[in-house]
Amino acid sequence: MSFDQILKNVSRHIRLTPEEEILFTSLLHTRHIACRDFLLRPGEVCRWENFIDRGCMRTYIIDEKGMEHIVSFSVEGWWVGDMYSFHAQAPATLYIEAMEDTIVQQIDKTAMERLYREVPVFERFFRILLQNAFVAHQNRILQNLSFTAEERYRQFMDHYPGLDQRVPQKMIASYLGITPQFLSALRKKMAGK
Amino acid sequence: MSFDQILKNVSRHIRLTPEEEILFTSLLHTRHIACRDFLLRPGEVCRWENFIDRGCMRTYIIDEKGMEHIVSFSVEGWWVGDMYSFHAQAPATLYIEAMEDTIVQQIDKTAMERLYREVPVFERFFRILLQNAFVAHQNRILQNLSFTAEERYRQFMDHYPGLDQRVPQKMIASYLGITPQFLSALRKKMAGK
DNA sequence: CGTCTATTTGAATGTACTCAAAAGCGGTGG
DNA sequence: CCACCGCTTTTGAGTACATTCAAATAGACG
Repeated sequence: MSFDQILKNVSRHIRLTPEEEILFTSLLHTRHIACRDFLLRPGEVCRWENFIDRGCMRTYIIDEKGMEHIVSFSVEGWWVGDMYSFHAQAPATLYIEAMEDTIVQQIDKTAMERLYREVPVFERFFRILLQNAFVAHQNRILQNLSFTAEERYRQFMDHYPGLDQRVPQKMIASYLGITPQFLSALRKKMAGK
Repeated sequence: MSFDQILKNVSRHIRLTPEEEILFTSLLHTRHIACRDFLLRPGEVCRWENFIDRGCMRTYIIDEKGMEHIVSFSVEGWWVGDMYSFHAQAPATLYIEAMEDTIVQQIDKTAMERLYREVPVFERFFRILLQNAFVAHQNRILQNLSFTAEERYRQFMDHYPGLDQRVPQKMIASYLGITPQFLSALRKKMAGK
């Protein structure tokens, strides 16, 4: 298993010595998740933070009316998990499901704590991840408030380049908060330009 | 100036010794902000995390079409700031404005770093704040995707009890992502039940 | 090839917006 | 103290955006 991707990801924010890299990678656990299998389901405790080395996942809830709502997609080079459940070790509310055969590198809470103790700069790394995720969510709220479905669809295409070729349209619709029928109509209209 | 409120807030997540409390409060700076004055404007660097002791603020952006969009309201007992700008010491994108005469307790980045060094458990405290804010944002995204304006209005009333009496309706509309006219119509309809 | 699910299409409906104008309300100056 | 100004809220008509329901078509997979 190669750690190139994850080490490159970490090095975007912090600098590690070779020894620290070795410690870090020794704490990781590589896992394959087949398409349509779950990394997490509501009620379970999220025991890992997960770095996606290859593949693609979606994070969603099912509301009381039985409707799915996709919070986010995650592709190669992104971290995914249920932040709240992981840190509080409380039951998750989210589904996290592979949409392709996916390889993740996982770190559990115990390993995370050891990492913080031995390589404190990782506190900074994960805080930056959290901040970025927070800001991304904030932007998404503002987008949903400001823009029509068509504008949001264009932004989705920018934000997740190529992803529209990898995931079913109805999931993109769910992410955008519109019906699959309406997305289909939008695409038809947009194509005609 | 009384530190009761802020100490009570901190004690919800971490436990401090009397000496630690003294250090913490000595790092705080109390500030009055008159109604309609700004705590932060886009382009400025957010130099403080702010705990609201009394009053009420709103955090918003103005989009390229000149429309205001309220990201959040903050009342007594809440922390407010521009997370990204504060941690990266980069220009803010948000307006933070007092909607009443407001008293905040501020801590700047230098003081924060000293606090982390001398009372490391504060790392945990602010991480929990950030996580909670993240989860709150996530829920708001899902609400905007799942619910009609009427349902979102009810949830606003639950989430910010009494705030509808303190802020103009048009700001509530901005928070909900609807026009003031439509909120007015909604209220009329809901009153008739 | 058949089955299951995803996507498209269309008509009818509902939700929310725009534009315009009237009514309400708070503050300020004469 | 009242009149006026500016801003918020309400009201209504017409329109645009997005949904629902139903059915046809197209793709994916065993």
